[in-house]
Amino acid sequence: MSAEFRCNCPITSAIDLMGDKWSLVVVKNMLLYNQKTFKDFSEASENIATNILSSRLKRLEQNGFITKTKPLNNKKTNIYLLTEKGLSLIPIIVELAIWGDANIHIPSSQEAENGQIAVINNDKESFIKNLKKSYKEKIEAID
Amino acid sequence: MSAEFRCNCPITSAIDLMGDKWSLVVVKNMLLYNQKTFKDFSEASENIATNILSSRLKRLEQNGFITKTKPLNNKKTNIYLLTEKGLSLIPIIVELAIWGDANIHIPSSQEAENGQIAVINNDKESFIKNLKKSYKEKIEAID
DNA sequence: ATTTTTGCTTTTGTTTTGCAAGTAAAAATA
DNA sequence: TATTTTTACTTGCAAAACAAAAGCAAAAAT
Repeated sequence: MSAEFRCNCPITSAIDLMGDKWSLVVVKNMLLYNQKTFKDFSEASENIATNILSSRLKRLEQNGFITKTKPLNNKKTNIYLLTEKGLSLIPIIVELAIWGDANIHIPSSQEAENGQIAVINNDKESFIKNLKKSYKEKIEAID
Repeated sequence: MSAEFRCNCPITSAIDLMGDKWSLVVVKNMLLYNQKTFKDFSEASENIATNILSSRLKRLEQNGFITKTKPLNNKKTNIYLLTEKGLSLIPIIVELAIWGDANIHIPSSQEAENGQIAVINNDKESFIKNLKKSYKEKIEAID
């Protein structure tokens, strides 16, 4: 997957970077479910194949959306964390959540977060801020 | 491309529907550049192949994002228009625009809309409303 | 009547994705 | 300490999606 841009439209370029089946899903899982290891991602409900996951993590790191580090007490497990650039995708992910919640009706998700999305919609800005803040607090607690 | 959903996460499902390289690009070109015919889309700066365009238009129509009609005075040209469901994607496209504008630096687009995005950001809600309204007014003028 | 335009489809690659298996090093367990 | 398990990958191969080019039929323009 080349990092080339089709044209100089910022919307199209954003899609060139993040508009594939997996990149935003990985970022979402980092953000909302606190996933941070290869194992975490590969066990997510989306069932990403490990070769795809590996290539996506590499690309996300190369493009500055995530960092890859090893914790002090473990030489094996890699910890992937969102950078500021990665966190700057939150507004896009929030809009996808609102849209998906309003427009996709999956039988088995009737019991899911009803009304939650309405709350987000009413104070989107502070929801985004809080999500970013709480992610940052969580990763501070790791080191 | 099947319309199946990987899991019951609304974000992932939104990506299942619109998270490919072309669907949102076509919608964007309808919305911002008033494109509405096969020819319009195939001549856009993204250079979509006609077979891909054909399959994307079919899928967008099947999923209720666009309609396909023939104008009264022309038996040949098809007119593709965004439905309400298609227009409901505007907030996502706006966030992609803001993100792309802030994060992607393409050499040849230095002269592009500087400051415009800041304006959008300051009153996002009314920008979205106006974009929707102006699209609807334009398509009224067609019939 | 002929040429051009429009909206496709078809053909033939190439690239990306997905599944299954394999692997090497580290960590946990016996 | 030896063996087993876990983690983070890579490899190989099949399937699906994408892309470039050509072809085509009907409508519109000349």
